[in-house]
Amino acid sequence: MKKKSNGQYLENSRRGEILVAAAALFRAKGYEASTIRDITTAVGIASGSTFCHFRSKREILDAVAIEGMRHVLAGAETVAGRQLPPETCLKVLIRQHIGFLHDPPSRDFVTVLLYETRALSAGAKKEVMRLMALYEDIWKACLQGLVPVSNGRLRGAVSDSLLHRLLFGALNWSVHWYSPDDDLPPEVLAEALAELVLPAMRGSAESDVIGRSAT
Amino acid sequence: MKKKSNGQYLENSRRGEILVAAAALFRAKGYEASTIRDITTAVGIASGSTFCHFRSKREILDAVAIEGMRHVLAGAETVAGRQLPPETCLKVLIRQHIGFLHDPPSRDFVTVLLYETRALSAGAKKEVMRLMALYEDIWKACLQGLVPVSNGRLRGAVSDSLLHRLLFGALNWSVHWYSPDDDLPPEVLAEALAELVLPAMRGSAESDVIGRSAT
DNA sequence: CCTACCGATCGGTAGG
DNA sequence: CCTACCGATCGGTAGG
Repeated sequence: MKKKSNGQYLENSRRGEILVAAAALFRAKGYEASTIRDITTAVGIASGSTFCHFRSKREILDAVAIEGMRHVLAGAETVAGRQLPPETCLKVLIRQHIGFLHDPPSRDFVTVLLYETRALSAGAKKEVMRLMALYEDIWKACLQGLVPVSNGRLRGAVSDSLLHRLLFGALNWSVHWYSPDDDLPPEVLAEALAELVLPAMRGSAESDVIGRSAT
Repeated sequence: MKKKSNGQYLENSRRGEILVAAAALFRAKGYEASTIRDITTAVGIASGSTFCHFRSKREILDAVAIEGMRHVLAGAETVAGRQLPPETCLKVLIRQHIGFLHDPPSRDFVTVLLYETRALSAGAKKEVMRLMALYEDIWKACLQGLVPVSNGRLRGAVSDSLLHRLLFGALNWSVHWYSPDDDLPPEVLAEALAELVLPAMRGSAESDVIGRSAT
């Protein structure tokens, strides 16, 4: 409950206010191009006051990314707990992911965590990757449910792992073009993406499995 | 001919050497985090010498992005000129795009142009967008050919414009996970992506068209 | 194309 | 949490 309503409980603390302002700036201008002074001006405090709450600028980025990823994972775990039929599950996960990417305040946190991973500290990167792997597991479980017989193999050529990556890319790229206000509604975008994927897995899995890298 | 062999003719001039080194650094560390001194150290000249060839750091980024986008467009125009049947055309475009993203030296230029658009000057951004629209036109022509009757509408719900965006995202996101050396071969990745898309458009277009934003 | 250098701005600190 | 400040580094320039 605390983790889900990200923006609200964050804004109750000064630390949270800084995170919210930083996430918005990092999303708009990028981490490197955003300065401590940008952030503190947005919050309304002196620049030096930042370091009562964070040891460095990087630590703010780390917190934004981890907080964002926790929010995403919590949402997906809720969906997984509902035990939906696979097709519905996929549509709901897609719809939810679009919301994470485009609805404030999560979009600031999620866009930053997706596009500023490079700048994270080693520790934070590891933690974000760990949470992201759990998120991916939920998607893969759902995708595997679409073709029950498939143990990791989907229609013809595409493994569930590869399919997840392609879907993830199609979704995450939408931050570069999609605007919920004057574009098609999120539900419709989600539906379109599901319609693209589902027909591809209704055939029988005849050929060899492609895309399962030896791990 | 001059434009196609990007890396080679670029490296014949000092200006070209700077562009190649800058593209590699911008890709690895990001534009903001890369310094003039990083670039000139890589080239082997003094930092001030940069400004014999470029008026500013931003102008280097502009040149990298425009050069990269010209290369991409030239490649796609060659494919379009071959008048391939639609399915083959799609597969070739996908395969070629993967090459742009992952084969040196174009990958440095292309990754930068995709992920540092924000930092471009207004003029360069406009030019890159213009070229990108031409690139998109080639894809859309190919996609429309897949369902000849479809005038802009594909299977069920997805417009060719939306489908292009989703495909583009699935491809471009691969820079975050794909490694041509120890992952599946590029041909196989291209094949998998084509197999994902093609089944979705073999059905008849029965329902309304979704994703055609009013322009 | 180099040497020598500058003004601005950055992340971060000391002391209260 | 603020004031006052610092050392480092940045993009860029002057003069040759």
